[in-house]
Amino acid sequence: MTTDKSIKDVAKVAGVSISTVSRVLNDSQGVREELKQKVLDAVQNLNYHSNTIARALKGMPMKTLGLLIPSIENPFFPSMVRGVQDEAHRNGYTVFLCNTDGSGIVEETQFKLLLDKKVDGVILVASKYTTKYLKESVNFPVVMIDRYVDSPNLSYVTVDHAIGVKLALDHLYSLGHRNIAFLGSKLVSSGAKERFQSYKRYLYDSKIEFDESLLVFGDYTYESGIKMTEELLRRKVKFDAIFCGNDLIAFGVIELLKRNGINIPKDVSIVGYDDISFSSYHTPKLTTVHQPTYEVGQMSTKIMLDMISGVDRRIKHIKIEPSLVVRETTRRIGSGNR
Amino acid sequence: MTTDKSIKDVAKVAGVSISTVSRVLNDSQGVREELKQKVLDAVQNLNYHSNTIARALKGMPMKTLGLLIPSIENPFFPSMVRGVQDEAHRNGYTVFLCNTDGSGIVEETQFKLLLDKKVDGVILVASKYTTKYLKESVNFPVVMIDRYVDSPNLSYVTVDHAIGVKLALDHLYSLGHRNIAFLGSKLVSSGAKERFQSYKRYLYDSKIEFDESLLVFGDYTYESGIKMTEELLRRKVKFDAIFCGNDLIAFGVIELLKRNGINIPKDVSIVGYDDISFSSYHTPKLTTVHQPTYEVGQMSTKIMLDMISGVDRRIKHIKIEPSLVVRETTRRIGSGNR
DNA sequence: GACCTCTTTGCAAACGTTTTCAAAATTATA
DNA sequence: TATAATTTTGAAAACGTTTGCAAAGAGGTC
Repeated sequence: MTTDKSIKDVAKVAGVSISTVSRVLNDSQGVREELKQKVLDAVQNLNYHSNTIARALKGMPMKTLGLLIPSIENPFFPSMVRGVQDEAHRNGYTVFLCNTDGSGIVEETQFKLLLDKKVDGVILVASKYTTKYLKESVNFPVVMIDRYVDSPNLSYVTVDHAIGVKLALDHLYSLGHRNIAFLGSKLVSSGAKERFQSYKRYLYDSKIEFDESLLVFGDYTYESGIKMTEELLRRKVKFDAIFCGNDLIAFGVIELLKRNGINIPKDVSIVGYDDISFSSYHTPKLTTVHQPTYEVGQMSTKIMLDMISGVDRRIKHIKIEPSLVVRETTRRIGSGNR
Repeated sequence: MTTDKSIKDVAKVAGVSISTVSRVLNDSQGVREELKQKVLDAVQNLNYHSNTIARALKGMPMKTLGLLIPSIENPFFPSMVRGVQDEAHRNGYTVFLCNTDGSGIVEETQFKLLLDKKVDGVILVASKYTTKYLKESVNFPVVMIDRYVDSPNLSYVTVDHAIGVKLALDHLYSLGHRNIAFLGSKLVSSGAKERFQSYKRYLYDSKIEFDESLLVFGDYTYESGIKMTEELLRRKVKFDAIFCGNDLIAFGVIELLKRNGINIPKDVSIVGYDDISFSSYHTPKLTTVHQPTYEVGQMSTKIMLDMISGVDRRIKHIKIEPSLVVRETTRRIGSGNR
């Protein structure tokens, strides 16, 4: 592999014109079997690889996707990223990964950079700022993932949090819990908002009185989980279970409860949300709502690829169903030791 | 942003030739201040972005890097990836992330795909197979990361495991531990090998008798941690501390020890390796050797960028120093309750 | 003012493809 | 067998840049 071969070299070796070579490499239409074989042989012998750059200049796809997420260091995202990458690679696509840290400015900068590099489409976990900007560049393939904005002409694939929350609360309810605290956020993202709404809805439907003092809001972090629990304890309100907005919060909750001599799940049941890998390594193992993040990534990429190839250009709004994973942090109320 | 502007449009608006435009956009050498300003104004007005593809076709850099890792789902890698991305973006570079699952075949395929897409260089966490292949494509900028192969003409940046292991064992030793089991691997990677060698070396230097039955080998996973601990227990050998090849193993160890009524750190001290984010969320919080993975990623990218720009083409072999993070899984031997 | 030098500019040829169009070869039709 | 219809082929023009080369301008020097 000293120096790159071009289509010209192949043409010379095969004894045909470059147009013919190009044709067998692409359409493969209207070229005699004999010549076709010659070309294919030449390609083989020379170990020719077509130059993606030159093809792109003629408007051919670069077979490249952009993926914008807040941060790969957030344990929620790796499996989602893996989902898009696996699906992309299966189709010969490569993916640019960019971290935005949730900043709209960074997001826009990165987006433009990707556009400059002629990606065929971009999949992104939207921040609030995104919305406005994307509405203008809507002639370009974009699919939202995990979170969505209320733009009807943008595809998205996310998780059905109404179902997720119901799964968690049904579980808690069936265990006899009625005083269920909510520790999370209602601002962070569309998903966070939905989870809070679903919590209220569930209480209403189950005829459980809605108690403001069982609500604590904060970030989706371990540290915030600790702080929110401190706040909850300070209020001296009675609670026998806690629904956490995500797993990281749940870990914080468990840590602080433990420090205060409160046993889990004997005294309080905890359910998390996300099912990040660490949830099953934690002690006690966390009962949580599993978000099918890998599938979300995979599905969004399928949709993207269909948009690009023109197979299916329709706007799609997909919600994938989460599931409940019961582990060790939930237990029937008042079931004592053991 | 309906249709892309080209250098031609800029030339027309500025009333100069396209060569002049190109010149002010690149060298900026030998063009009158007056015209230069005109061109710059035209660029501004038209919101012109230079076409990276066309530039690349003329041999200009794509400002794109490839990053090959086993899997982004392995919690060891996200911060390393973040390190290279941050440094890359700071210099206007974008990075393709690819997962190889440690397979040499996949690795080679991905590598070639990246080459086809004309990346300016690739940073990779090598598998064994890589070595052979890379030795041939050595005219292309490559830097190894985390692990290395013994090819003298390939740069790498990794962590100094001799120091890391010494840090961990010194700590255990100072706490009075003398029967220190080793649960890890000696095959997985250069790092794993080094850790095992350093363990043996430490024992020798400290005049602690080397006991084969204190050694268990397996994978770098939680499940393997469980299995290895079962094996250790089965042997009925006396141990008061365990050094784990990575944090995931340590979590498995802790889980299984707990199941067997063994208290940590009261009965046994555990030290992990890596310091992945979960280590501080775990209960008990894990004492572990912190690998500066972010810095490793960042440093490797700096080296790569220097290679590409030609500022510094020398082969570099860099080892970054790890540090010990003492948390809750280690305690002075026999110090009883509380 | 003529000549020389140095700077600034533009033309045109690449880079490796795809694709239009017309020419050539083949096959079908009368 | 001649002609029309069809298929297969190649020449050449694009795609948006960079850059070598020569022409044009500007500024000195004698």
